[in-house]
Amino acid sequence: MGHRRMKPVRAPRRKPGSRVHSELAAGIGRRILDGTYPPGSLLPNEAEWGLMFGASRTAVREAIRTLNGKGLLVSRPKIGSRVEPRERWNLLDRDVMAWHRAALDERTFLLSLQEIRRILEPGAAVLAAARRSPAQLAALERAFADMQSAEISSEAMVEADVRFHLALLAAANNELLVPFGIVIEQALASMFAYTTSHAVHPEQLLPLHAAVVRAIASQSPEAARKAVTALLDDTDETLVAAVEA
Amino acid sequence: MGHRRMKPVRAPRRKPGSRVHSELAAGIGRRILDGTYPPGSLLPNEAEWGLMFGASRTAVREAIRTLNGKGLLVSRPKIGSRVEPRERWNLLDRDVMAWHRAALDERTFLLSLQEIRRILEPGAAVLAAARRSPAQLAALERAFADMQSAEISSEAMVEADVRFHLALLAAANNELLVPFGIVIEQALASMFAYTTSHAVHPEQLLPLHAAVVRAIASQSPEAARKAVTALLDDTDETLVAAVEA
DNA sequence: CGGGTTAGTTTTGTAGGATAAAAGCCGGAG
DNA sequence: CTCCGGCTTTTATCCTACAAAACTAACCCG
Repeated sequence: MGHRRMKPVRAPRRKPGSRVHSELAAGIGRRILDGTYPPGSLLPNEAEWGLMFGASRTAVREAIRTLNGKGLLVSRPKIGSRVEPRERWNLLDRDVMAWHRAALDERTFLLSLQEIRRILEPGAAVLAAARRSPAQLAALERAFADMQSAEISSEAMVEADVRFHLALLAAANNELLVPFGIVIEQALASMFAYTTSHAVHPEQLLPLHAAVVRAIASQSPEAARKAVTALLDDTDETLVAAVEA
Repeated sequence: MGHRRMKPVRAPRRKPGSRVHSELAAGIGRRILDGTYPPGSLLPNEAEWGLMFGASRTAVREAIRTLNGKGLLVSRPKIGSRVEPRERWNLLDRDVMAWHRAALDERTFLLSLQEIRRILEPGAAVLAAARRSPAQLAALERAFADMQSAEISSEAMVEADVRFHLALLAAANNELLVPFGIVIEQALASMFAYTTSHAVHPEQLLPLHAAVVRAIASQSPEAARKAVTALLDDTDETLVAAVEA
């Protein structure tokens, strides 16, 4: 048969973040996250934003609607848009977290993140060992295999590593664990690009992951907990070294 | 003293959820969460939604912008709005979670939630015992005092209880733990309204909380972990009983 | 003089229309 | 058969107008 033509792949396809309302949402969002407009304060009105960004009121309104949905603002007629108290912000939202990190100390953030992993992942491993389905185990093994075949500290390695940890959380069969994990691993992925080349014991990465796979495969909760903890200890070392550098 | 007239208190002040675009966002959001429009499927276009809900295209667009920000959709010219794969949904978002729960089995959800607490809170207690500031301890004690003075299974009790657990997480001094906790406790609060009257050991509620306060006050990480675990064991009992009923 | 009501004003909310830009579709030229 | 250009659908942006909310202040009336 003829080699049916692949998709054109004229891949420029700039991401949907380049839209005017997205720019506005990001611009306003960042100003809130960095404290330019603190909680309780009143934002410029829609017309003023329009002038500032050279955009129409419609675009401004759509941006504000986005921020509204993320819990950063509430708007009321005649009052305007007021910044919500911090505890109502959806800090776990992808965009909000990105704006937050842009305005924040990187090291503190990463250490906080790793601390959460140390709490969450061993517990998830225990559940996963007890409850993983064969398909979930297969997904974990697949991620591990991809790590084995990827070059050290390549992008493919980071991707497979993230997928590995997500597969672990998914195997715990807890509906809420996966969303939590997505938040964490996504944030970690963006920083691995930074620290992946600084691994203290790069040769131990695969054996440590292999131990996790074995424990989950043999359905041994305690072994799984220990294997994941060892893995996190190693990541800790790398992180601490990277942060101090 | 003259009873100075209180604020007019014409308190109807219906929440901002009653706006047209919010109704639309909820209507469309629910249809996505309940599977009417599964991931990958194409939604009706903006004009059609407008007809369905009797709203203008402007309102529809603002609703879609909200859902866009929550990761449920992506929109492209000429294509329309396509439902994103589930792993991109912000399931930890207040609204998304509400729409989700409306379409979901309540029991599974609550058990998942409690399982997460069992993983997260003991770890947080350890950190809190080691790092809590005097002010954070004071906040914890205040919440506990409010629990003591509240009537059993009253609304005030639930509120103080939630505040207690959030104070505990805040005392861990981890930036990310608080957002996680807010998600969890908020969801729990809405269900406590259901189960608060079914407490198996209502008389143990205060002593169990008191033990946590003591451990955090004396900065004993292991004692804190044990106290929180005991507290969660008790909640488990109540939950299991409520679910089976 | 006091108190409540009403008119006015500002800002968001909703509506509706007009263009622009994206991207798939199809037909025609070579 | 391939590539290119025009057609078409749908979102993206802009604009204008009016409605509704909520604060301000003036005003009426006892």
